[in-house]
This record gives sequence, C-alpha cells and structure tokens, in this order.
Amino acid sequence: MRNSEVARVFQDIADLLELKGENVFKIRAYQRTARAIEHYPKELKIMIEEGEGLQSIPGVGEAIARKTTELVTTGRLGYYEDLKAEFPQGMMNLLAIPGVGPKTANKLSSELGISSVDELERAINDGRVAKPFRLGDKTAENILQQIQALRRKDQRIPIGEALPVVEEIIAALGSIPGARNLTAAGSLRRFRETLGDIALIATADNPREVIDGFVALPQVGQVLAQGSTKASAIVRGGLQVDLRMAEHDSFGSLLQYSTGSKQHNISLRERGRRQRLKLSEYGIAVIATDKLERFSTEEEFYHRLGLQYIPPELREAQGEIDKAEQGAIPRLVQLSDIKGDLHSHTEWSDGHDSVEELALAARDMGYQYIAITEHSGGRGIAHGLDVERLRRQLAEIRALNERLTGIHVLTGIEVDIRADGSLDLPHEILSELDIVIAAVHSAMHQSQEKMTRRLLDAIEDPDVDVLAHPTCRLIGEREPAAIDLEAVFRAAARNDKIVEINAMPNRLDLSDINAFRAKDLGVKLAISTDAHSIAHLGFMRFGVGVARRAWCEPQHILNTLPLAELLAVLNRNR
DNA sequence: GCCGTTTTCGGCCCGACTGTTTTCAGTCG
Repeated sequence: MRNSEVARVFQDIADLLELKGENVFKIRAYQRTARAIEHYPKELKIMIEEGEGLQSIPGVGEAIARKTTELVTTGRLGYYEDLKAEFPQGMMNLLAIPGVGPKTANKLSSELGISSVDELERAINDGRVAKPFRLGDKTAENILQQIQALRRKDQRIPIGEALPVVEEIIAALGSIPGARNLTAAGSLRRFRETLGDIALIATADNPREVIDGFVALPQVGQVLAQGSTKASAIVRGGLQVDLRMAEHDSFGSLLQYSTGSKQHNISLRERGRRQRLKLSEYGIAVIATDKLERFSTEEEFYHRLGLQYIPPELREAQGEIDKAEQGAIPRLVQLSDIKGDLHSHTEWSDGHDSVEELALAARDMGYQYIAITEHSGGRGIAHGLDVERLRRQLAEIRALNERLTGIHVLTGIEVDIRADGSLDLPHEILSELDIVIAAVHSAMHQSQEKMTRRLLDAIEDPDVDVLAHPTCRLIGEREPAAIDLEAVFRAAARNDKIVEINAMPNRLDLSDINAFRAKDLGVKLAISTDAHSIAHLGFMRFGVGVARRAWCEPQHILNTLPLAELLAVLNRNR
C-alpha cells in the first residue's frame, strides 16, 4: 500500500471521528499523521521491511504506528472498518462540501435522515432543510451552490496552469492605489506540483480599500467571503483566490503565515509556545507581556525564534524546523546555478524552433550549453530521427558550434526504450553522441515487473547516460506507470547513471518525493525542461522548484556543472 | 492520540469571516 493511500485512510478516520464528536485533539493527531505521511519521502512499506521505526515520523506514536503497520502489511485496518460501519455510506462525502462541517452533517443526518450529497441537494430543493434552527435559507442556498461547484470542480490544478492566471491577477491588483508588496504565497510559493487555491498577500495603509478593489476586478466572479483584511473569490477559470492584507511593517510575518504549509506553521507555533511566544500573521507576541513584535521580513521572523531561515520549498513539517535549529539547512540549488539544459527538441522532430534559435535562446539565459535530444524514429513518434537523419543533424550541430560563441550545443538523442527493454537506435550511432537520454513512450501499462526490468535494462546499457521522465505520469491525466522506483534508483546509483527531473509543469517527473529518495540513495539528478520551443526553456524554474523541495544542493544536480566538467562526467561511460 | 529544558499528566496553533447568535458557534485556512 502506497503512502498516499495510507494518508487517505487516516484522513478518513479523522473525518469519522469528527462525525462521532470525538476529542478534537485525537482528531488532530490523525489529521497530523495523514499530512505527515502524504509528504513522507520514504515508502512506509520499505521502512517496515527494513525494521525502521515508524515513530520517527513526526506525530506518529505507539498507537498510530501499530495501526499503520497493520494497514500497510495486510491492506486493511480493523479500527477503520469498524468506524466506517457506524455511519451510513456517503455521509462522509457531506464533509467534502465547503461550509458543511461535522456539526452540520450530524444535524442533517439525525434530524432529517440525510446521509449523502444527492439527498442533501434534493432536501434543499424541497425546502426541507430550512427547518432546523441555525440552518436558515441563506446557509441552505450557500450549500446548494457549493454542491454544484463541487460537481464541476476540476480538483487541484497543475502549477504551470495556475501561474499565468496568478500573474494576471497580480498585475490587475497592481493598479489599485495604495497596494504594495503584492506577492503570491501559499503552495505556489512552496512550488507544490498542484494547487488547490491561490494565496495572495499585500500591504496597504488602508487594507479595506484594496480588498474592495480586488472583489471589483473584472476577472473576479463569485465572492465567497469579504472582510476588512481578507477576501476569497472565484476568478475566471474557476480558480479560488484568497487575498490577505496587512500593514506594511507586518509584511514578513504575513508572508510567513500565508506561505504555510499548515503543518509547518502549526509546528512552528507549538515550538513558539514552549518559548512563551505567540505566533500569528501579525507578528510574535511575548505571552507574559502581550507585547507584539512586528517583522518586515521572513528572515527576521525566523531569527527571532532562534532559527535559521527556512526556504519556502522546505516548509512541509518534514524535519526542517529541527534542522534550522541546528543551523543545518542546506544551501539549496537555485535557478542561477543551472549551467545548461540537457533535454530539448527542435523542428527536426516534434519541436517548434530550429537548433540555432534554441541555442541562441539558451545563450541569452546565461547557459553554457544546451543538448539537442530529438526523439528516435523507430516507432514513428513525432517525426523521430533515424540513423541517417541523426547523422545529418550532427553535421549541422558541428557547423553551428564552429560559428557560435558563448554557447556549446551538445549532440544527443532521447532514445525510445522499446517494450522489450532494448533501445531504438544501434550502439554505433549512440556512441558518437555527447549525451544519450533514454525514455519510455509506449506500452506503459506493462506489469510492474516487466516495466521495472525494462528501465533496468536501459540503465545498465553502457550507451545510456540519463533516464528521462521515469514514471511517464502526466499530472491530472495519466497515472505514473507501475515501476519499482526503489530498484531503479539503486541500479542508477550502482551504474553511475543520471535520473531526470523533467521540468515540464504537467510532468514534474521525478516528483519532489521521488527525487528526495533518489538523492538519498546517491543518484545524481539532472533538471531538464524537455523544451519543444524556446518558451519552454523557461520551465527550468519548475524543475528547480522540485529539486529544492527534494532538499537538493548544487552538487546533486548534473547540470550545475560547467561545460568541461559536464563533458568529463558524460564521457566516463564510453 | 501525541508529547516533554514547566509536564509521563495535562496540556494540545491562531485568527478571520459568516450567519440570525443578541455574545458566539461553526467553518475555514
């Protein structure tokens, strides 16, 4: 059973305990565990197999460790099954409706016998729901709207899709007089791969004016909530945007508060309490005197707590606070460390621009090199190159390198890994290239055993340097292929092979968690855009975001190396 | 249910917004 499934079960347990009216702290313990496991970088299954204590996971104690072991090893959990049996099926779905919490759900169930979303909708339309006290017409109408929104809602959206919308809103907000420090916070700033909503913050002398200006923007549709310091609204495209305001001198604490994650902030505030400090978006208050200290930067905020600054990408309550206390936060890789792109396509295969255009764009970005890695042609994917066309491209690149200064074009290929694990092009041509990337593009539904064997064959092939987009997932569209990634990473480490963090925002493959595990096992990573046009070269920042979330430092990333050192590494296998 | 430089018992993050509550409960992030 995968970590995400285990996390789901514990979240369900928390919901069921809420419906039961259990002790809120017990509920919180399960919620905390669910969040911790969801982001945990090591598969629980492997931890149990290796005899590693589950109680090393923050928030997991004796009881939850025991339940986790039962769940992971047997695939079911008696405690969970018993809890589920206490409520009508579908009742938990009521909690998924925004505005409906455990109290409302229980009232609906006990007083009206409603135990599913469909029943609730019918009951509201029949006018049956207005009866119970504290559930007036307005509440009923809101619930109805939320049910409809829930039905057409397309879950979380990939970060790459959200960003243009966010930039448009920020630009529009910039025109409101008095608004300063407009910043995107939340999971966007932490570079999570998908976003549930957008958190924006700003400061102003008169926050209310900016809030009023925000809800009046042409991009803004339904306003969900509006007060003097915050507003929530649905913008064009269905995305929810929350705007939170503060005064200028509280910008640092507001940014910290709004960036999250929720669990990081909770952990920080718990730690604050032990120091007799109360943390909030307004600043840090000494509890004894109730005197509030304000912070205009996040750095000052963390330092006041005796902590090193923690980069947003690390704020997932996975041990970063302890590390900051010890002064052991690593110097994460950053965009300016990247010396080149190792995966790109041109008009020779399915790309949009010419080799020269791509090379010049890479030079403008300050890169030292760019690898041109077209598809191979065996399967006829996207005008893939056969041996003869590839040789012609090599000649073009050689001539180009003689003409161009300030950028070196590496010859390469994204060779297809066939269903049987063999490569799509012969050794004779692969051995002539600067870099060989191998990737799966077909037969992705093979058994885990077959799929894994196939990737291991590629990794063990002396001609291959890099394994590209290893799981083949497309966020929101295609699930990761069934692969024993642990075996793949171990083979890559053994064979000194590179594994890619594909920076296309709908791929991000490896994911943050997988990249963390690969790095831990000693695998060297490459961050590559898989660009099919000049504009796609800009995706590098998403890949760097993933690497930072994986706690990667420059030395973990191949393409932070300058050209000469990169070539030395790539040549070692041939 | 978890956890400890106040504690192995007795605490447990903090504040904004909404509705029908005339003083606050419920929900959310």
